[in-house]
Amino acid sequence: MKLLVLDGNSIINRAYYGIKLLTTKDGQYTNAIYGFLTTFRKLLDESEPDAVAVAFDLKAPTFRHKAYSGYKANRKGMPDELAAQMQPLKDLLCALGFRIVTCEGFEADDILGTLAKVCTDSGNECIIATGDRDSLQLVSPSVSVRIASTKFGKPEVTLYDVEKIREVYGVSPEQLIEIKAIQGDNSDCIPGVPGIGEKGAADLIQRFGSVAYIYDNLDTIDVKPGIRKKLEAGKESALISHMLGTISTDADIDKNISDYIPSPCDKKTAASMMAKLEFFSLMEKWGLSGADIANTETTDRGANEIRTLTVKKDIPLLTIYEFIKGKNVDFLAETDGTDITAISLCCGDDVYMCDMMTPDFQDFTEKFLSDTSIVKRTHNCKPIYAAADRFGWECSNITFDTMLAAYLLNPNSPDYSMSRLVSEYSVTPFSCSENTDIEIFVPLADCLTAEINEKQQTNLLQEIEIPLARVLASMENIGFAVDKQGIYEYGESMNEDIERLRASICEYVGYDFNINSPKQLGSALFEKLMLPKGKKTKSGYSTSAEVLEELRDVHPVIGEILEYRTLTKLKSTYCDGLLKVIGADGRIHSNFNQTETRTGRISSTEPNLQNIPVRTQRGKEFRKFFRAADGCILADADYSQIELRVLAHIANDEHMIKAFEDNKDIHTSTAAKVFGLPDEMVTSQLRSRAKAVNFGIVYGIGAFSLAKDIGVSRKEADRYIKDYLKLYSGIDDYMKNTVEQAKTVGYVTTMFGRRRYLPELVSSNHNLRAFGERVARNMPIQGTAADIIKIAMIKVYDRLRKENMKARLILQVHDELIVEAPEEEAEKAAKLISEEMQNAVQLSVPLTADAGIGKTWYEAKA
DNA sequence: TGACTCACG
DNA sequence: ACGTACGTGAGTCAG
Repeated sequence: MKLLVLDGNSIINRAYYGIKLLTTKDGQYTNAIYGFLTTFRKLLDESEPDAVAVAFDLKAPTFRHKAYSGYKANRKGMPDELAAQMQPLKDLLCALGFRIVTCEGFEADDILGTLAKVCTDSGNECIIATGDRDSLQLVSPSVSVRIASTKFGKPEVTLYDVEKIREVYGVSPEQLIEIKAIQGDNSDCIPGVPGIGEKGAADLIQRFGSVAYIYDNLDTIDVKPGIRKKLEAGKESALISHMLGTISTDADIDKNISDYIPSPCDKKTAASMMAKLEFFSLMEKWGLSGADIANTETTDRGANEIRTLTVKKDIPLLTIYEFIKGKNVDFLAETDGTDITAISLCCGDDVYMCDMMTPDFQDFTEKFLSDTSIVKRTHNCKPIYAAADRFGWECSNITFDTMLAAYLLNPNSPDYSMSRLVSEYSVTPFSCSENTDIEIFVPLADCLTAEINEKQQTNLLQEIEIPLARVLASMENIGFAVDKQGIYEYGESMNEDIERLRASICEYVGYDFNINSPKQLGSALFEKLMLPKGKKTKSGYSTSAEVLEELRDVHPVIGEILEYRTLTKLKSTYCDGLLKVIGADGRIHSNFNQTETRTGRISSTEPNLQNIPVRTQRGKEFRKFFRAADGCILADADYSQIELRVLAHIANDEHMIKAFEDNKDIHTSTAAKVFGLPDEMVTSQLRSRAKAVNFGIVYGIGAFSLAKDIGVSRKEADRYIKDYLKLYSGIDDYMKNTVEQAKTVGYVTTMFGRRRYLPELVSSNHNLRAFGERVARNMPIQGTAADIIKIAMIKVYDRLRKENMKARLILQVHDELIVEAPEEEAEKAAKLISEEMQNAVQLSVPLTADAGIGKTWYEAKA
């Protein structure tokens, strides 16, 4: 038989420190459990044992710092974040069928030793898995040790057998005890012989074999006088160390190896636990799936509704269409990136599947999608809208989308694939005469529909997200026309300047190096040129613009580096980057992601059109290459101070509301209040400080950061904030209440019911908790603003169609909308978008949007 | 792959 | 005592 023995404490420790902190949406830490399971899986796959024992220490918690309890009120050295993962891991291991072994008065190490000895004595093979090298002494012809570690989140295992130890340490496994007895081990409080370290200890044992031999022959062996002296002085210590360093082999545990053969896995419990820990990808590796999850009380809202579906075949599509008219239909569409290539649908208990090869497929698809009498639910509606848009079909009455619904239920998830959702929500598939995705989609849609109702997000889903998907699909299809030649030439024109700067910078430094490498740049500036170093980063000196800006006057090379950075950034990200993604139609078709951000904003990728330069003149030039098609004009409108207006409304702060009602410049008004001056006495410096305070308020504020931002003392910044919150007491109350409520319910919401869960708020880590509090203050503001512009987008889209205009929305940049319109419609379109933006919602303050028109984005931006 | 830097709101 | 504003995406380097 082959027995695998794991040192549970050691492996979970390695896992914890090898993987960055992870939490579930409820705030349960999971990184160490995750790492343990991946390592364990790897060990099982590699060694295929017949029996498995997982050893853990059994130490009573020693409350060493009772006075400071609350923090580290547990075993020495084990952080709370790790301690919280011990019990869930043990529970899960039991559910998976493995035996956990502990023993009063013995550490996990000793259990390893005992089981290793049992195997040797009984002629069985033993594999020991641990993160500590201490156990290497147990290696023998029948016992091997696998040292497990976690690097970059991936498990690594190194095998040690007798030869490997001889190769690495030059001694036999048992002699490792002898080396340690002399060398000592700080982390295990083993003193060894003071004054003799790694090298000396190894040399002595390689030559003389054992501590006992050395002391028996101390007078005659060939060693330097200094060493002999140290050995004499450390004799007692060495003998004690020898004892301490020897792993026991007599722990009082079950010594019958066949008792460690794993029991069958309790699939229901194990799958439920893994789902709760959000280990969806791991479940597969352990042979579990969402379908294994027990129908427990929380998940059985459909327990009596488990239906049996039947796949109906060989029915003409137009017959199916007649049948499903006026009914509720759940469907999934496959696309090839452009067109719909297959559809499977479920109506009642009947399932129909069709693809491009089916007669009348295209005709059926159009009729099905555009029929307003069919109530549709699907997963990921944007590509469906996109395909319909390209064919010029209407796509109506999609009332539910499981992907968008899951995003609303929890925007923290990294992905919203069906398989993940099925696990996360513990959905059981319906039985079906054939295997299809529909049998799992229908109960998933039922489950999420109930969840969305319960959380009162139906309106948000049906009135905002689903209609928005259609708008985004249209924007992606249309794209933004660009001047390809112009971008290319602009890029070429930069090459000379970049090369000139590069040469000059290297000249200053004295040797050629890669300026793009922060590491090389850091050593050039701070080691070669010996400039005063500012901040440090994890791996060296910081060379960020912020740090370099401080050094601008210290050395002429700094200005050139900053300019070099700016230019290469523009060149590589914007010139080279954009040229790569221009479509055959001469337009850029960005991808607008609707389920990416935790606040409800949309994001833009391949390329990101939401970060085209604007803050510097040289960057801004880029916007001249974003242009309207021939015969068209761009209309652009952006909200003025939407976040502060939203804040004024949500916090219901009378002073801020008054300022916006009076159409005041908000930063001037804030400055006047905080500094106690009449409006006309506010200098531009005071205004800009007030502006920073306003920003800080929206972001969750800290005196230190504010001070850094506006260059005043921390104390002074603190004064500003205190004064501000005293004067704007509505905002002060709002900030306090929001955080308090978030701590109670675990999440924050926007005006329209969008949620964000904040597991950080219950973290034992001070910084993480403070972060959670800032997010609690910020998300309702940023998220409500995101909701509002989404509403405006839908209104603009609908109204352009209703008025039979040819103008089309082509881009959104968080508080800005861009429409491409035929020249004759331009003025009307500009007026229309700013109107719809202003009237998107009714707040207790007016919303204003400034519009402009122009041939290019540069000109159109008001 | 993660860290760093920097572009935007 | 501690570290320092919210939300994104892309290019580059280096292990």
